[in-house]
Amino acid sequence: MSETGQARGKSRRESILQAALDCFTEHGIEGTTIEMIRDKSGASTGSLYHHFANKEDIASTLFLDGLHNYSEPLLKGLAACSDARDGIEIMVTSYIDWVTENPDWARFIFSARGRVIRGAAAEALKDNNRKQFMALRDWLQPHIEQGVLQPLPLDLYHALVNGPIQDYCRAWLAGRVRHSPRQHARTFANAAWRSVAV
Amino acid sequence: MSETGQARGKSRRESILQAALDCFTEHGIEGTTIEMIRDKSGASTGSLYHHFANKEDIASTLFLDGLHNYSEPLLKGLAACSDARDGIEIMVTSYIDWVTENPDWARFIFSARGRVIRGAAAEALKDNNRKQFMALRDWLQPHIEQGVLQPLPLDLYHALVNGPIQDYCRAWLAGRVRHSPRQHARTFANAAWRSVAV
DNA sequence: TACTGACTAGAACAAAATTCTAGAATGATA
DNA sequence: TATCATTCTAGAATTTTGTTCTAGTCAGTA
Repeated sequence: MSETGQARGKSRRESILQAALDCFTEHGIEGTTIEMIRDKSGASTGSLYHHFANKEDIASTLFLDGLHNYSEPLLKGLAACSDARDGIEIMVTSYIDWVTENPDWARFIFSARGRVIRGAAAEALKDNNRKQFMALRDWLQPHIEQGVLQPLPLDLYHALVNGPIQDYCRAWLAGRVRHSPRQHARTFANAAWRSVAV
Repeated sequence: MSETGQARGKSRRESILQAALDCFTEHGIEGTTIEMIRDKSGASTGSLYHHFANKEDIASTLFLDGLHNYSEPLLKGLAACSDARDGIEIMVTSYIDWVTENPDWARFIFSARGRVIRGAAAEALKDNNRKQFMALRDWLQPHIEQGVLQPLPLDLYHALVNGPIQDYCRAWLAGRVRHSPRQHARTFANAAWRSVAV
């Protein structure tokens, strides 16, 4: 019996993903080799390529998992909220909470975003985007109709509310700013509100 | 005499950069091989490695060139402007102008950002950031002292003013939104102003 | 003309990614 | 418990990609 044979099936897959995430955050995606992931996870080359098609596949799996982990609590929080001002606040804080609680994931997401994604992962990504898009639209609609929020295109809402936090969080994760995004949560929420409220 | 020997010196270097930019925007940085760049530019492997240390070097050269092309007009415009509201407007429009006039470059910058940058390029990048940082600080200071703009940390200014445009432009370049950022320039400028004005 | 240094070509080499083959662990079935 | 199909693992073999090396060519110049 092999020594590492213990970690079979799902757990082996998980260990590969975890090792890959560690390597990616430390050396960047391009900077990590399959060998690094293999050695760090304790898997063999064959095992690795049994679970994933290639390095790209590992990266996009992680990317989608990360996005999903972020958007789930956001959508849940939004669905449970009927006040416009509170909703904007939830969008801001749930983003900031996720980044500050999962800095490794967030760092990875920022670095992986913008890469060309192909195949099944691209479809899954579109799906994820569409789901988030529709949830946001459904939540906004009544507030816009009631004249509480401005009738802007949806993408503009995303830009105005998420844009500033994204930019600041990216800088924070890169170590370029001193204060945690949490300390500015109120500022961001206020700015977002002033941008989109009637 | 060799057939491609015509393109020597500076022009050969330029042709390599142009070919690389084309390949990078089409296939992503990871997706393009040295071979692609070599063939597209008409250079030989040796020539390519004479002008650049490696693929990374080509990418960071393009990255820095792109950043420089963007920040130069911005800083110039800002320096020539004394009104607070106009300055915010310039920040917004000069970003949007650059993206819409240089979509290939912008696409590349977005995809290359977040990658690990090492060595001399990292220093040059820091330098560029520092220069932009200081210019922004010098421009803001008097307006803050006069009580026209809020006394926020500099990074927050960047996030509030640039964040939304960045997010929207990224979506536009990816073909995810219909309207050009230009059509929303006023909205972005207004939102930015409301975010940072006293 | 002969010399210099920047530049180029393409073969040789090294490193990394991916495939392949043989076999071990696991769980279902008789 | 024996056997069988399936999933999974190991590591060697192969392919692809990146980088270096060597022998030059070319343009300018003394």
